[in-house]
Amino acid sequence: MPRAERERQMMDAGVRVFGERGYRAASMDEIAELAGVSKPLVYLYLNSKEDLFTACIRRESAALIAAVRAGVRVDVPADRQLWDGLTAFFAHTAEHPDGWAVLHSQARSGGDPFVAEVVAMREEIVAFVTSLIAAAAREAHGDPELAEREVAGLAQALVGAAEALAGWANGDDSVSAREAAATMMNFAWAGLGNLMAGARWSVPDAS
Amino acid sequence: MPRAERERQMMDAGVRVFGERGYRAASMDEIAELAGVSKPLVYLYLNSKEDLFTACIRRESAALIAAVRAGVRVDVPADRQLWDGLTAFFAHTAEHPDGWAVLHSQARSGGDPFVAEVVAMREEIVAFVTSLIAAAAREAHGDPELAEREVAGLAQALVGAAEALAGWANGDDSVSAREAAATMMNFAWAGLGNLMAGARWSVPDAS
Amino acid sequence: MPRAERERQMMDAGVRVFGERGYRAASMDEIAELAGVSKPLVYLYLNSKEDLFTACIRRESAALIAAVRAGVRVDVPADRQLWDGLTAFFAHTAEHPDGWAVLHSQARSGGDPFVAEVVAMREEIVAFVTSLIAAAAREAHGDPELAEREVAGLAQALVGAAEALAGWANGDDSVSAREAAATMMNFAWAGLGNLMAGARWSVPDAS
Amino acid sequence: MPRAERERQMMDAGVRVFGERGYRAASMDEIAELAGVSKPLVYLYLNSKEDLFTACIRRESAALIAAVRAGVRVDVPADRQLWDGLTAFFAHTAEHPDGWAVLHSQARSGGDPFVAEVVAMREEIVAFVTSLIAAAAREAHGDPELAEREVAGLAQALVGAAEALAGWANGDDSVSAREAAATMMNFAWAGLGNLMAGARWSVPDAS
DNA sequence: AATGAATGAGGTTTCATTCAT
DNA sequence: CATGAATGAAACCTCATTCAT
Repeated sequence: MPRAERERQMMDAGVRVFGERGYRAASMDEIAELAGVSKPLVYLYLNSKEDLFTACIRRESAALIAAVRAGVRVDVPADRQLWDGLTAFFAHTAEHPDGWAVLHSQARSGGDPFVAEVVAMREEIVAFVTSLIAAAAREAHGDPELAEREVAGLAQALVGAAEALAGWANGDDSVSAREAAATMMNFAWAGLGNLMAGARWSVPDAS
Repeated sequence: MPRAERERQMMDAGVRVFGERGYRAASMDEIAELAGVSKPLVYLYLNSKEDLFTACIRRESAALIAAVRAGVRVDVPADRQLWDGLTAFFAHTAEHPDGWAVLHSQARSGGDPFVAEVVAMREEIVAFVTSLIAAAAREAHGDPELAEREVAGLAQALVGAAEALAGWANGDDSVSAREAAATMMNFAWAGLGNLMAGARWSVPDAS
Repeated sequence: MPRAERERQMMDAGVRVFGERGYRAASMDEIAELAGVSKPLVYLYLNSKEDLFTACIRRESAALIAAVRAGVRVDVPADRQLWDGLTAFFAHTAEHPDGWAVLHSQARSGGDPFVAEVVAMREEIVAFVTSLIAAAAREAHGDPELAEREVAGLAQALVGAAEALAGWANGDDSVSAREAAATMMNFAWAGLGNLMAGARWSVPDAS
Repeated sequence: MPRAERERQMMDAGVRVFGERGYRAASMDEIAELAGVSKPLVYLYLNSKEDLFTACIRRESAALIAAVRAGVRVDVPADRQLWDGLTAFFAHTAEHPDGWAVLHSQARSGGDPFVAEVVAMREEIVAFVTSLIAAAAREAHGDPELAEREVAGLAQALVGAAEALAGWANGDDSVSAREAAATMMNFAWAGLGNLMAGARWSVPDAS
């Protein structure tokens, strides 16, 4: 069996076990057994537990981003792009729950080197969303009305909302990717539109 | 030294170490040392690593919810309640980063018994947000326009967005609690308002 | 509460816990709790786990020997003395199963100092049985026919048989002390009588 | 070194240390060191302290029973069979004092799972002795005169006497296996013979 | 007379990792 | 290419024992 194939099997097993147990609680024994190979082979190909986990994070990150990219066409309006991206995102996380668990829960609690990996991926998505918001603003007014810092916060919030909905939809499998995406668009897009139009919410009097 | 105070010290140390390292990577040795006591005393008072972690989760959950409740008055409009709750939330998480790390990152990746604890707390917050959205809808039209399931998704999204902004604001401490709350309100409230008014976003044509 | 009474309670608890769990597996915590006192008091009165166990062994040894002695009258024939002693022995072990467990199982596996204690007690019983056999031999022929070494072996065997029957009778409580004693007498006395009469079993031809 | 041989070494060490110290007082460190391997290897091959002890008990039980069986021929009179079995038994226990300590002292005080193991072995021996007594009764009268319950008690007593003599002979190594077996036969066989002939010992008058 | 508070030492077990073949 | 054999290090946890009050 060629090396690439073996490596894929090992990483499949890694994603599965890391996703279920977390980085520390996962054991190389279990991963090797699930991959159907001996432990020394795992070390020969993937070097160490840390490297294996990093490789898993990178592979799943790349797969998620590729899925979102593949779902989005650049020649359509910004809201359509966001809709397509969200749909692809929810569909992918639903189809790869272990990969999503690795990225969303496990990598984040695994300590420095892993957090950095996943932060990098998240920033790529945030940047994509940021560009969509900016594009939408341009489409609406020809000129960005929103301060850069404000857009950054909005993009973080939007991505966070999507992550939460992914967990919610995965936990209750009667929620489809389209339904989750629709909730997101209804939740976010109108607010964004108002913002772009210059409307701001302001603290009402408490008394 | 009386037992209650010692227990508090131990849990302080537990929150700190669990928050930084995660459940599995944290060692009882380090926690005991940080608390300034011997390991057997930790076991005598708190029983086991699992019980200690659970106790930490519960204490931090209760503190967070108490802080939010304390920030909200019930005799003000729904949007003001949401604003106050968000401000209190962001202020509390900024002041207790380890506690927030325990609740947000570590408890979620620690496996069944801990996930259940944190899910219970999150549901309490989601229920609060849900009630606010429903109240706002009543205030706006005297009649809830939104389906229950739709509200549930919106509340999940809103809470997720707030969680993401808490992490973002904590990472970059130039973002104040008020600023984060303002971002949330601008992001979420207008969208909710539109929804309540019956406006829906619909998939535009892709071509 | 007077000290003697407290000590008795502690030793009662000790016999119970040591009998059930063994010396190593017994914990001073459990003993103190069962005795209804605090641990430091146990140490104040009985010094150490080793001393406590030794005290338990001694008390139970003394009680067993006293019970056997109390059952035997010296002015009756040797077989009657043996019968009375056996009856008293089986009755006492049945009424004090924890004490018997301490003497028979636990003290023997606890290592040097405890083995010595129980060996001393056993030798007292063996000596009593030996004297009975010798007396019976004198009664029968006016002159001991049996070599001292031979008598020693017989006494060991008889005591071992009685110990085994005590365990057997205790495990199955439909066997009374009298029945066990009768079994012993039927098993042992006739053989002893034959021996005293000079009859010896000799190896038959195997072919 | 092949696994089977390593396992044998570990169990040799286990029998030695368990026999000397008892189950609880024995430490896996000492066993591993005596076996000349590291502790993790012991756990890899034998799973746990409990499993190791169980394995030792089973191996020594099997060895003892095999030794007795090998010493007995089935085509000879019952008393000859008993003599041969006793001789084999005393010879084996004298040659394997640690194994005998494990079976006789340590397994019995180790708590439920171990007691069950050794009780099973003892019952096999008791059954063998029981069958011999029954065979002897048939040889003597063509018809068993003894009640089943009575035979059971006699077999227990006989085995207990043999166990006691094994300890006695081991402690004083001038007593050979043949001598111990002769004592047993003289002690037991005549009594059994009388019983089969219908003679019973009855309580004499005490006055 | 009695105890709540505290610990040093040592136990079993697991795991990432390497070597010789 | 692949593995059976092996381990150093460290984790969780328990226990007999003491001290200050």
